[in-house]
Amino acid sequence: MALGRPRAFDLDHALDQALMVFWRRGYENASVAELTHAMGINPPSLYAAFGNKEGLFRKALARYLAVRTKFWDFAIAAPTARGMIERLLRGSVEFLADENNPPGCLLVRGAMTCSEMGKDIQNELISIRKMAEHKVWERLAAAKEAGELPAEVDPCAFAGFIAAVLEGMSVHAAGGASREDLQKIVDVTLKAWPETAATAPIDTREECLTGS
Amino acid sequence: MALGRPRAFDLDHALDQALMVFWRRGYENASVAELTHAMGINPPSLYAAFGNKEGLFRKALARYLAVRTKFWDFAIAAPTARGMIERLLRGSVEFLADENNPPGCLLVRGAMTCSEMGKDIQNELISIRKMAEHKVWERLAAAKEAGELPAEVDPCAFAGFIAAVLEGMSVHAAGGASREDLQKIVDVTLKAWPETAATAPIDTREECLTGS
DNA sequence: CTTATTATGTAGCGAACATTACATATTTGG
DNA sequence: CCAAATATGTAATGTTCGCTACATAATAAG
Repeated sequence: MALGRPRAFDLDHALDQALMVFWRRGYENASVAELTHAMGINPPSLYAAFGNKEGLFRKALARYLAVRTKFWDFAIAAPTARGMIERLLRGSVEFLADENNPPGCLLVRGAMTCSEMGKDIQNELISIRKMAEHKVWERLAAAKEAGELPAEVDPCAFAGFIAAVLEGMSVHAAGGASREDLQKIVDVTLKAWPETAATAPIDTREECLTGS
Repeated sequence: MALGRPRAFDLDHALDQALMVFWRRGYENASVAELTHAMGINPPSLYAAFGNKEGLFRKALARYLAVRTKFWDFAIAAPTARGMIERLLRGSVEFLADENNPPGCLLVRGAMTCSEMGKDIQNELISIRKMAEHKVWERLAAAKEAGELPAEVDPCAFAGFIAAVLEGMSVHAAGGASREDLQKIVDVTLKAWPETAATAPIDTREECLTGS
């Protein structure tokens, strides 16, 4: 069968452009007009390739998770639980302070509020945030099982705490916080970890950049 | 001069209804249709009383700050810096877990993302969040001046940390976190305060409710 | 009661929204 | 070179947006 005229734009590049718009505006405030303009295509091409605006957002979100959050995998894979926490926090500082990124995390900004029509996407983002917190909880629980954690650390509670701090840093960054502001938040956060004094302070900034 | 037909609705009550819509939907996603329906009035009455949608939001926001955030003033007025932190955190738990409130804080949810047209309101909310953090910083700095704080506590950094945790709790609550989830976050957060072991744990829930 | 004044309800304004019909342009298979 | 197939650009769909003109209803002053 003949395949006719080939697509005139690169799918991944167009997705990256769409991602930046969604990241800046949020899901519902990003208009199809702004999206198509950023992608360099016309509405019919968008709907042919992605179905509708929701389909485009889901594809852009998948690309965000695959490309932009590698520092998270790098953190989960840390040799120690304490190392994971540090990598998560310091990696987030670099991620949120990166001038090439819109301020704040897409998972937080994407659909903080929405109309009735946007509830599916909102729940999707909430679900992903919960899965991320669950990963931290699992890693901490495994560390506790292995006797790595002090008795007073409750893996579930600490995972919730870390997730909240990360979300709060995202809100802070969206409000214009600088790298130094975020760094200070991380420094105080690490004091909630009982072993702080016993653990040598490690600057994982280099590693995080390598990991992402 | 004759005053003609009197207003048929109570201003404060209408503002409260509008506030609930803005709180649930955010500034831009709250439509005038939904607002007027909730307020029990028609568009011309809204525009006669508040000028436009932005004016209505500003009035609703003022009412939110005056009526809904008294626990914050109660916290700032605490006799000790440590007491302020506890009141802030525990008060926020009750505030965020209150089933009568939409989930999350209006200052965080109101305009996390927006179009070009909503930037003024977004900056207004960011400015208020910064002022709140500044109040905590001032209180901590005064405590440090008075020798109340341990040397390792940096008032500025700790205020940023607390502000981030509160914002993170708001995001967490917007994602469906329960009172118990939020309570656990608070418990871990307080461990970042060096005097934890030396200070008797105080349940300030009653006081917070009284204060709000 | 008359009249001036003000709020109300209805109905509609232009603009922007997400989405799509349709004709055109471009490429591959035969 | 032709024909089938597919993406493109233009322009329009119906709907919702914030906002307002206008006529009416209801009140207070004289």
